[in-house]
Amino acid sequence: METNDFIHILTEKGLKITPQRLAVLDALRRLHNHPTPDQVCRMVKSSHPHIAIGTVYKTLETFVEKGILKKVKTDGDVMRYDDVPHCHHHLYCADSQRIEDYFDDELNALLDDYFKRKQIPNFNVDEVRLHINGRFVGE
Amino acid sequence: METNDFIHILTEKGLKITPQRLAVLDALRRLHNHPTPDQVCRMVKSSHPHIAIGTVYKTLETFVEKGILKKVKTDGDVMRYDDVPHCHHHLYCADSQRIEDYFDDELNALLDDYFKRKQIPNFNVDEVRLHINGRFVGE
DNA sequence: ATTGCTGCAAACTCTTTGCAAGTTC
DNA sequence: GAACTTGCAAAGAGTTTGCAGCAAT
Repeated sequence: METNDFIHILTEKGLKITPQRLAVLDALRRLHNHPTPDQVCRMVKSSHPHIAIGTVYKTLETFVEKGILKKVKTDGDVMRYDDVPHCHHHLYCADSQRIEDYFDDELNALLDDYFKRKQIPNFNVDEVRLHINGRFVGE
Repeated sequence: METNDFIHILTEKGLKITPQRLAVLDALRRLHNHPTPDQVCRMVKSSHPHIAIGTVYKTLETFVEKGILKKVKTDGDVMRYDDVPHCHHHLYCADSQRIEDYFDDELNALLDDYFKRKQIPNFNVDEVRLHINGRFVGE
């Protein structure tokens, strides 16, 4: 039963348990593809028709502040959110708005090693994320 | 005399030479720090008070289409533009909106090599950009 | 002369905010 | 009951669009 997971996530961060927040968490789990607030809202509405778009925005923003979500950087004009917690990279398709996760431990190790060795003047590195631009083919 | 450079850039792309475009190119050169359309507009207005913000947006968009500029990906809500043509990465400061260029040929070679070796299923890589998140210190 | 560009203003989209009413702890 | 959360609607910010007049080739 995954509702318990959601409750755990919220209590852990000191947030109150509300049906709206649970529904947003559920929507994020189903939409696992860097959804926009609008996509989240539509998904939530299917189970919870009265939710307001403003509530979705506030909820997502709260989750970012608490570290439950991250914003995904885009060069478009809408926000997109990422619910995957551990370090990964993104594949950006030049032909569409598609953004996919890319996991690669070998690469992570390589980068980790590189930036441990190489210091950047006046800058402390927290984390490194790759934006891999290209095209999806033959699927 | 750098106006000639600007004229060359425009004619090369089949764009007409207008005072506004030259002024935008000049502003981009001076602002070399991933400016927003609004910053570009204010800079241009100092030499060219009658330019319209709409013109700046259209000009920047045209330049992106022609490959003169790139959009910088952010998780904020404003566009930012990058006038540096060759491959480089970005340092994102967690404490401010600051974004700095980061050049590192050794790193580029490493990545190039890595992705030549490692194929990503169903995806052709065009280019890889690092988003290096952290903090500027002691300046 | 033709084609393309600019300025202006209105329209649009996405996001944030204020607040009264309702929930959670 | 205190503190927080929601829904709603209005406001705000950033960006795009339509079009008449103007400028570049």
